[in-house]
Amino acid sequence: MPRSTGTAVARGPDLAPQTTGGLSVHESSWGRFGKLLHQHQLSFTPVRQTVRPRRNIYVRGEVSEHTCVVCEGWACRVARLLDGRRQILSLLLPGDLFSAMSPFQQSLDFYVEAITEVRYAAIKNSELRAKLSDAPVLLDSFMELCAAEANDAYQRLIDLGQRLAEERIALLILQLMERLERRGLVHDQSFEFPLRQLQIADAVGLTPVHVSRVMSLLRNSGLIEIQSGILRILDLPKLRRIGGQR
Amino acid sequence: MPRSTGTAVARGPDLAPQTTGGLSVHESSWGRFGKLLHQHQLSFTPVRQTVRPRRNIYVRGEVSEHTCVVCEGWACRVARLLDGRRQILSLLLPGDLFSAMSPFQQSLDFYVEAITEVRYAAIKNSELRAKLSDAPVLLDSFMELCAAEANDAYQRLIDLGQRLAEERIALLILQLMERLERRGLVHDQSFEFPLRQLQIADAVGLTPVHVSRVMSLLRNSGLIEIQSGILRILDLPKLRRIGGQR
DNA sequence: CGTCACCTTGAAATTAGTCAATGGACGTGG
DNA sequence: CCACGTCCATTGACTAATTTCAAGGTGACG
Repeated sequence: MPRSTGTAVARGPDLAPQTTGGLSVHESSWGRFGKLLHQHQLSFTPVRQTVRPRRNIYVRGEVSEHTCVVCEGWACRVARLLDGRRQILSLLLPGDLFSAMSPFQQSLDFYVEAITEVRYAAIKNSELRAKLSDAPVLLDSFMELCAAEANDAYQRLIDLGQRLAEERIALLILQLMERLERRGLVHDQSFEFPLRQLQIADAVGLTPVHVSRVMSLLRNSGLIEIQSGILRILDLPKLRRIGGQR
Repeated sequence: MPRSTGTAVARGPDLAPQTTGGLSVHESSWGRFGKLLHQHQLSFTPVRQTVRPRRNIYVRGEVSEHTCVVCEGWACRVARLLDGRRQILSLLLPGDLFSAMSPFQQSLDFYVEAITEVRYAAIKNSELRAKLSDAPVLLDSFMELCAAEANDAYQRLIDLGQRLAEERIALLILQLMERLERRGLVHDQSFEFPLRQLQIADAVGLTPVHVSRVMSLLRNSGLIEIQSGILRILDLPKLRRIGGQR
């Protein structure tokens, strides 16, 4: 029975200092989903809310009529086992939907937790569904989103099933950089990196202790560097080689 | 670098003794997707083909205008790493689509391999898409399928990330039984089990050798029994307990 | 100044992987 | 019918990867 996940237990939902609605959805940082809406000239007036780090944004099984998008900050989908083990299913960056299929689902089968302070918007499923069945082209783009989400899950499956600790962590970092790059959040191979090692551990299926060792190794080999929450990649080719990306 | 996967390398696509088309899609064994079509009074005249065990049915990246359903036999989605490691992403039983998102995709990001002799049908994506955007209710059912597929991937993510060898294998067996039960293919807690240990290994992210040990253990503890390709569960509660299902 | 949450490190214990040899089942050709 | 080859499963001995346990150390913060 490995990996008790220590103290990172949920603190219950907490829609803290909620904020205003009414803004348009077209913000560059909204990434893929924002772009989708923009391309199709769609605009919603979503409800917005803010959640503090480490709190639940969504509780598994909770019935909801809304589809949520992260506007700002990092969050994650997480599954819990009965004995306390946790698995982070994916990290959510600005522009990511809590779930691509969510417009068609009553509830989701995982929790969503804030990693940093998170601002997110909720859009009515009924509206969304209406527009989707109206415009076949929109539906196509949307299904692309679903497919991307599924493929991402499969990518991670390969990680956990076949790769060693080093490879997993190298890939986690590399893939994060790619995703942040698309959002213009990477400068000079460095970017904000708010993950605690316990969270990395839960994401890659390792122990926090082991994550610490591997991270030290990557640091001491001069591959990466972390300073006050900023991760900088010092040797991209070597990191890629470790990650098995040719 | 763990887990070279031995000799189970692909033998190239092979649409062997192909057969006739023209039958209606409404067969009980078609499971979820068949039911979907039936409920919505849809019928296609899909092309049918047969593939021998161990052969590729679909090669990653291959452009296709068709969505395929397994009609008979077992298949699997598999991903390959450059160094030969393999990960079985999911097992496909009769009624399963190669990919739920496939009607909207040009190509898929994994291989599909036959495990037993497989008969499958291919349906034109354009037809399917047309019907889907015609009938919102149908779209809903369809999205349910997508969601189920994604959730399944997440379930397996939890397995590989958090569970020990015993648990993974116990769950593999249990979940297979559930799926086969829905298709009426389980009698008296026993069902056909065509998986080689190498395939189990690739599915649960372990070595064939270790799979052998764990299977022996399950057998010697009187939990399961395998005879000439038939697996029988002898102690369901205990197997469930190992699998962490309460 | 104490607490808390997090990271680091060492040593020992476990789990799973590797290597290598053996044996059974099955099919094929002589 | 037998010899041979192939594919799988099994087992033992050994090694490697990762976890567990435990003890310190740091920095933020009230």
